[in-house]
Amino acid sequence: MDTEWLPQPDPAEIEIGKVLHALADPIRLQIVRLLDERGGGSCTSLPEVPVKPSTVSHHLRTLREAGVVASMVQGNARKSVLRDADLETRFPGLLTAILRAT
Amino acid sequence: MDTEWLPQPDPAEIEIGKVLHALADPIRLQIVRLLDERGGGSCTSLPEVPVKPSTVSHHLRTLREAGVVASMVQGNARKSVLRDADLETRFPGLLTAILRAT
DNA sequence: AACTAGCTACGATGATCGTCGTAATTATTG
DNA sequence: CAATAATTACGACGATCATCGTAGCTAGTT
Repeated sequence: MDTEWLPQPDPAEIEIGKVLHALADPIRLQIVRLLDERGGGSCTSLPEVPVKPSTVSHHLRTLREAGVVASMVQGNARKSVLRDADLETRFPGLLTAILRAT
Repeated sequence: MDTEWLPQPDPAEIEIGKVLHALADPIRLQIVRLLDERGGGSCTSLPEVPVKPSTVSHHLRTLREAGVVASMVQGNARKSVLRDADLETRFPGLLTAILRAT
């Protein structure tokens, strides 16, 4: 199946500043909520996001480089998932508080 | 003493998006940490912040409009304090998680 | 091999924003 | 009243960034 992961920061190297910057954009926050609800997603599997797939790809990259999501490659399909466990370890309560907000 | 408060959003109207945007800037995050440590501050009482007082004023305004800080006027002196209680009510655990981060 | 689908890298553009200097305001002090 | 200190409003500039279109890549399919 040749599943590989795109490069991402180690849990200990996730920086609060980069995480906050990544979550500060409303589109990225919406993407994070959708990934949380559905357990993952990709550029073309989030049609309610009001930007083009190339822009979604850019946002997923930003989220991945910040340590918020992890992206796996399976053949020609990709899937991004929230790194909720890593974030909970690194910044306890942070992601929960944000996702719980109205 | 004629203490008055500058306009600020009600606790129920604080938006997570604006709070995250306000905290995403590294200078503003530093200001928030200093206000937390010292219980308050003003434009000229935060010399370790590497920007000019006029810029600190701008950041304090951004933080106040987002609902992160409250600013009081006493004569010619002003003092801004963290709205930690309001934030804890509105987004439980959020500020604590951020301030606890290394 | 050719073709299709999914995704991204790249370049460009327009908007937002962080920063600063200056001027103006306000209140306290001499 | 004059002077000083604290703070902000304003205008301007430079940088960052969100967005898009297109081209190119990879893997699976026919």
